[in-house]
Amino acid sequence: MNYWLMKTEPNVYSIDDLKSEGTTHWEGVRNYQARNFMMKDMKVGDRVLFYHSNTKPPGVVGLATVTKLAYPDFFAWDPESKYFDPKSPKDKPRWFMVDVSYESQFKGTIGLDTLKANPNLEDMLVVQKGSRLSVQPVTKNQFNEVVQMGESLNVK
DNA sequence: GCCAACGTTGGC
DNA sequence: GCCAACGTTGGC
Repeated sequence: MNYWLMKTEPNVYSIDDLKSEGTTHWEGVRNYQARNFMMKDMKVGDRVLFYHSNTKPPGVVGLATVTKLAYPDFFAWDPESKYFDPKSPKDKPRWFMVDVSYESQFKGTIGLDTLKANPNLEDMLVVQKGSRLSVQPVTKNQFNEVVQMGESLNVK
């Protein structure tokens, strides 16, 4: 099983949206590195740290699970969609997405500053300077560490 | 809203 | 294939 961190802007799609919806397509990834992680390494059952970016404070807000293997991102075929990309035709799709399902929500946000302050997470991609990948791998240890931090939030 | 960091595009 | 110009991400 693999572990991931997936970024989303909460004003576009938040953990609350996922909570009420249950499962969503993870559409709109338009970065090859992120796409390749989804296509090559993501498996059903993989665990996901759900991360809110471009908000105050940015950070991990809950957990999710991968529930469908990568398949073509059909939003790229819809001229009305903001994810429309004519370079990703139906017969030769360039962009892919997975399905992600709600697992749990923390009582608060584990802020990026809190992640950075934890020496156990110093190698985590998201705390590195200039890390813009919207889909990134995390190690099992990093994942468990963040889950623990989330649980300690719940106790407070 | 700014801007640094990073990715992509396209002319040559 | 280089690299300047441009676009995007995302913390601050």
